Amino acid sequence: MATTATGTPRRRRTQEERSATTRAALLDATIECLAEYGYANLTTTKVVERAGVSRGAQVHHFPTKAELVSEAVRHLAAKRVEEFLQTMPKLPSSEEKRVSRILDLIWEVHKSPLFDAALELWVASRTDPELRASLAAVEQNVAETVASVGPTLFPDVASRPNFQSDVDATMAAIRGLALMRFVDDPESVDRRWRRTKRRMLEIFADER
Amino acid sequence: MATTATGTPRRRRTQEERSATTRAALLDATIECLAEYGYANLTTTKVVERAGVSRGAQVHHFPTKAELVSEAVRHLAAKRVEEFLQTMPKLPSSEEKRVSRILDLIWEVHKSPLFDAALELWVASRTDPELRASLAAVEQNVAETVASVGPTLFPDVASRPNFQSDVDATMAAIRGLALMRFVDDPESVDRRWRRTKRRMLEIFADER
DNA sequence: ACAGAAACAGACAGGTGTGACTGTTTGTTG
DNA sequence: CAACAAACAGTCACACCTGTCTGTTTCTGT
Repeated sequence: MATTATGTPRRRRTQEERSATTRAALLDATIECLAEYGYANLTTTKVVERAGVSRGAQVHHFPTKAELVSEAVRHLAAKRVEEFLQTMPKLPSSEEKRVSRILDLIWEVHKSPLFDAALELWVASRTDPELRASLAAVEQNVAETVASVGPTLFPDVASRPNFQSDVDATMAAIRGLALMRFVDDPESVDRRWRRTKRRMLEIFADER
Repeated sequence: MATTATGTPRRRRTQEERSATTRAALLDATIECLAEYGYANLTTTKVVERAGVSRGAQVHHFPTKAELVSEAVRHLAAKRVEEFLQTMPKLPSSEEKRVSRILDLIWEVHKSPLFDAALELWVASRTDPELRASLAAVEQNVAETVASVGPTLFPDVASRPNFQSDVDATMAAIRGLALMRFVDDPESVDRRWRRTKRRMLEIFADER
């Protein structure tokens, strides 16, 4: 019966379409579970339930849990890059305001569930060589993509000798602060972020 | 029979001594397992094996896994503080050299298995309210202890208005960088650390 | 020395998650 | 439209972990 519950005739879907949708559903569900339950409590059962597909479908596309997670890593990386790039356009023209805006945008990214999911994977990869190998390759790409946008965003300062190390240190500080969300009160972390950001802006301003 | 395999007479141990040693063995083993296998793969079975005690002894001292981990949190915090304070003495008198040395010492601490274990707990606490509650109380103490040594180490600059936010940002950056060890090549992370540290020293020097 | 308590030892049962497996539906190819 | 392959559905068995329970040893107070 090629009709839905409402009687709408449903056109035949090609094999590729079918597999693409269920694969996407499974990968999205994996990331959601990662963000919600953490890697420690990530089970294929939960993923299957959330994705709304059967156990058989899951095992068909991803024979083992490792393959599912490994693919999810790639999927997540693409999403992170996308989220990052989407926050970049429409920036103020004044350079000072632009830097301030970008810092806040990066901070926002680090408060999203996508960062939580990524962090779960990073930590898990420490004790899981297979996962680590998957991550290493992907993170390389993410880092390169992120690094490549620097010069286009700040054409006038990107050539400064300290630019790259400042970017590195800034990103590290944001990551380290984002980590504190996990154990500290989120509001207190946000306060610390505003203080830290103010200092960063001062330092950047002095550099000119 | 109160003799060992070598025939050495073993003196009677008081109940308190007995329980203290096995408790310590269990807590140490828990932290080691945390560092080696990660929170996701932490099982009471492994802890018991590593501690060299029986399952019955474990369940006697820590009826549930949650209690074992919760106590291990406190145990770990004490160890971290101790490790941190132990690295502090015998510092150069020149302030510039002293800052440089301290930065390296803090970095070393963040490369130790104790940091790995702590990070496992932080990440796990995100999705485990019970664990989070245990951690919050303890981390508060750790933070206060660490903060309290600042003024004694740098009496002449600690009163500067930016001191606290600079310390915060520095610690955050170190944490964020340490995190990268989990996925990146450790050597490359160390290189980035040296670059970052050089920048930090420049910034601190400018502040004077 | 003896009774009771604390510490310790090890077996058992219940629950859960993964991978393997068999059967069914849907789409593709000639 | 027939034969084949891909996609999907769901059950089963095995392994593992936790908590409970019973029995034994070691200490302590009297």
